[in-house]
Amino acid sequence: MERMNDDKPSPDPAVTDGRLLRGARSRRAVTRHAVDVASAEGLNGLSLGRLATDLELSKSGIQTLFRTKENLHLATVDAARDLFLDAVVRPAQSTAPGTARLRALVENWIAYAEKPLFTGGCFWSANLPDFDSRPGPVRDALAHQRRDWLTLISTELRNAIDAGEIRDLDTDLTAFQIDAILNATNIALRLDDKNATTRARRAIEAFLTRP
Amino acid sequence: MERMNDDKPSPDPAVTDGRLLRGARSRRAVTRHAVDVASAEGLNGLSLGRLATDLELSKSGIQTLFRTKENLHLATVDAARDLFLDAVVRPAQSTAPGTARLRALVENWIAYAEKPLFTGGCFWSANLPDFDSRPGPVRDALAHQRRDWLTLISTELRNAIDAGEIRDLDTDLTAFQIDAILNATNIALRLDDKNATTRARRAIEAFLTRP
DNA sequence: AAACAATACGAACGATCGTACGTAAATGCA
DNA sequence: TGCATTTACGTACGATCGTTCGTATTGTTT
Repeated sequence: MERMNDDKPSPDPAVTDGRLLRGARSRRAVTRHAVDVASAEGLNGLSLGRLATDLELSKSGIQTLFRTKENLHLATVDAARDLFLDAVVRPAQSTAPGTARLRALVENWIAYAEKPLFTGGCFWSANLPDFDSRPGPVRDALAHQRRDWLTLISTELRNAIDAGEIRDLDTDLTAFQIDAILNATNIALRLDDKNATTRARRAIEAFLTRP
Repeated sequence: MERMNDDKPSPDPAVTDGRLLRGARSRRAVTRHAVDVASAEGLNGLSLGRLATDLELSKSGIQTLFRTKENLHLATVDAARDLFLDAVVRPAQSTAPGTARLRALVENWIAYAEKPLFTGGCFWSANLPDFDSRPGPVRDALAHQRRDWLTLISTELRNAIDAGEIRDLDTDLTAFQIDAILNATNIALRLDDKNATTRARRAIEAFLTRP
């Protein structure tokens, strides 16, 4: 049986239009490299010319794709979030809620900062300190992503409490502390601190085991 | 009675030579402002021209004082440490070792990040993420200062343990956690998080009270 | 007194930045 | 088949960057 309103084929132009597809592909290639650069040298270390020479494109070609530098920043921030979700968050969603999922998140995060997914380590540890004093849409986007991350941890902590896996603690406060430990671990890793990961595991594990 | 070897009047030229005194004064004025700029926009946000217009000096005049940009960075890093020691560490040295001094350090630090002493908040929270992936003397200096700060906290924790004020905990691990909380609090303050300071106090106080 | 040292300025350099504009090629739509 | 849209490139503009050089001023030393 056909759909009732088949007068609405409405094929999404973003999926069918070859021009838009090509543009999206190009943008993805640029932002993927931009995330690497920004994780190491900050979003301000990005420049159209720098990206152009790195990717062997023309400076004005890149400018056509993003029009302005702030748009490039925002696109890079979005790309970082997507990659982070793929590498850290989504793989953990297959585990059980509560401490199991929290441990998966932490392990994925440590791997994400240690391997690292981005050449300069954690994208937010590198760029939030840069933009937290700089009002504008970039700061807003980074702050929003941070908020989402903290909420994610807080929610899993609540799941763990409800399941009786851990003691009844302040989920927001603990999420804040776990995030603080992870960020500090990222810096320690960048400074070649050998004990960084084991220290992070020990500190966080203290929250995930009953007293 | 006179000193044995009074053939060594050796007046320090840096104290008596008017030219060097003038230079030191000028350098201090520049670095004081440079710390403010760097705390808000990072050391890379510094530029000779920017500092010159801000302080109504000539660009080449500033360059005469520091010769190279890296020297300016290093001088700024040194100035930040001096101001931090005066504002946070030294006032706490008059309190008793152990938890009392730790609480004084934390309170001074919170005030330092909240008021703030530097317009952009904590200098190291802003610049360590920028330079941790960038080998060179600036990174080394920042890393060394971070190490000193962690050692300071760790030492006071040991004093508190020896005095029986707190339980026997891993001082390095706890110092790492306290520092992590403070850095995260600095970001939260920059993002206008109202609960930042009380949350920091609660989290840290958990380490300073017996279980 | 003359010789030297340190600070300060002005001018100029090559380089890179973000952006604007014109043009060409490819693609979709009428 | 025309016409609009999107991507891509080349060029050029004004601004700012770090650095070099020459010069004047002030202070110290001999």
